[in-house]
Amino acid sequence: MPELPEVESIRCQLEPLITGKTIIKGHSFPSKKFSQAKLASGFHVQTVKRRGKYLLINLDKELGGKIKLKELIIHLGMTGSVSIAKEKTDDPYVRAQWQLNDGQILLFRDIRRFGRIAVVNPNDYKSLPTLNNIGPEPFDPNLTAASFHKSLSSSRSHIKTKLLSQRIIAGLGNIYADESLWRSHISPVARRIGKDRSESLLISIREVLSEAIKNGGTTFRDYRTPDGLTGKNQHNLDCYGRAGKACNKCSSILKNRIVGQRSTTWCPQCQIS
DNA sequence: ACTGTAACCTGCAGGC
DNA sequence: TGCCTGCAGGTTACAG
Repeated sequence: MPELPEVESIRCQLEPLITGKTIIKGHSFPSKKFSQAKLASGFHVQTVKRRGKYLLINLDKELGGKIKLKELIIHLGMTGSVSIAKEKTDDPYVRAQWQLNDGQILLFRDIRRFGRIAVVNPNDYKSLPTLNNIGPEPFDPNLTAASFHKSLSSSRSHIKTKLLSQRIIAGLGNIYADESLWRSHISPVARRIGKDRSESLLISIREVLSEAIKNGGTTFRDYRTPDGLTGKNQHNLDCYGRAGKACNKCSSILKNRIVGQRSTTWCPQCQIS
């Protein structure tokens, strides 16, 4: 599914399309994962933000002279995408849709249904445990090499598992975790790493993510931005998806194994524990 | 509290 | 061509 760069690309495109619009009515596919879509009915879109891989849409509505605030949360799962349509669709994979006051429809499409919709009080994320316990944004200036190293040291699991957990740093998924570890010469099954290597990993994460954002995200299968276009970052990957091919640094053959239930590619020569 | 694992879904590519 | 198997970018509930 979309990781931070893909969600950020979507957020950028979506923001000017729906900011200031009113949601007349929300509908959803009959599943608990999407049924809260209708709770956004009658609200007005203030802003479109992102936290990790979550899209956060701030909503407000006037009720009896008072302003009521809500937050519409969209998580795209593995195969989710959002788009704007002019007319109703019979696409069977649309899991939620919101009729806007300008006649357009905001669609959430998700083939595998790993995505999720929630409407909550602002900043009340207890129904979404991962978001509720999410770590700092990768580009947060308060995230330093020292604080990153301290968070990494608090757990004994594989470093790749820690990166995917969202609790130490927000927004990394399987692609960018493998890319960042490759770039910083760290084995995905390392458990403890020193201060210098933590700093090098943080630098690599920031580089990998900024390049991916600049390239509009990585497209393998389903990922599309609201304008229907694909990203270009798949041409910029050194590690993910290259098992059996030569390492771009040392020419050894990249290997693949399962780490933390996820397919993991790494270079056994230059990535060390 | 922490860690690891199964489960949730559907489509697609590859092997026979 | 058709069937079967394994695989895919994530999160959550639950067991130990």
